[in-house]
Amino acid sequence: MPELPEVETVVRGLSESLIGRRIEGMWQDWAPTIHSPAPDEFAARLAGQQVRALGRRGKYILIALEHDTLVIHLKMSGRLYVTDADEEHEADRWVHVRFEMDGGRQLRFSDLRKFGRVYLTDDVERLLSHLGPEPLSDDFTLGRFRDGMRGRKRAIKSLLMAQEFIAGVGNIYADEALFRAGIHPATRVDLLTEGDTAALHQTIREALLAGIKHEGASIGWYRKPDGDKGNSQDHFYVYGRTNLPCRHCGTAINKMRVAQRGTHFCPQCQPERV
DNA sequence: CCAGCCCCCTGTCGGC
DNA sequence: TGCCGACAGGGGGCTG
Repeated sequence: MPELPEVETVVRGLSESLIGRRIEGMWQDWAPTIHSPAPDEFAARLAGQQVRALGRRGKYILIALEHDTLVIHLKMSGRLYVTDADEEHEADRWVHVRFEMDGGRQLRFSDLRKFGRVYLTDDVERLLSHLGPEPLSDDFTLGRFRDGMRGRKRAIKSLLMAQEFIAGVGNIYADEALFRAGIHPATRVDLLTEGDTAALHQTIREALLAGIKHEGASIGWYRKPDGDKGNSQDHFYVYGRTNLPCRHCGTAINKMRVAQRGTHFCPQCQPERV
């Protein structure tokens, strides 16, 4: 599921119900989900800490506690929601971690494919030091974007999805940003013009902001914490629109593989470069 | 440096 | 209808 817009939507949806709550304990039934520290230490350190704030870095959810930060990555199929302790939920079948809170409330982490991970750390900066700039912050300057591309020869789409280059862009919003900039996804980075680079720097942010505005894309399992679907998918130009007419020129959208990922583009609006 | 392939999992969908 | 492979929004790791 979740790229930056979906993660941002989850953070916004959880904030009100979590801030000020005290975590009393945790339960898990799939140890690999607990990345670090080991489950026993994780539970012991977590217990008693109050939630101070919620945030996001790239695709990571940050739940700031009194002494640590609870960090959650949803990977492909993770979902988070808050319920009463005895309340049933449609996604409970795949719940692998429950955080028990005061007031009889629970934060549940449901994850069908079990790729998601939780971390507890007192040094978030170090844990996430591998991430590139936040594309919606002032750190993401055109200069830094251009510098990161210098000397590279890989396909631009694969670079957009590299988290050490830009944090938060995944398969969907890479395709959408490239369409908006009129750049073929397989274009080698060293063939991009100054104009391409400037356009892409802009359209990455536009595509992500559109995703946030529409509260994320519900294609498969993704739901907002309140259980509702996001609507971002209804506004895609290319992702998931194979053989449908391009919204700009009417040409059928094509699908190909770039960096082992399904990649959607308009052959007319995003011509191949040589 | 990078393409290509493997892995981690479970569910769904299309073709035969 | 049933089976089987391909594929799915992520990311880590290995080889050549």
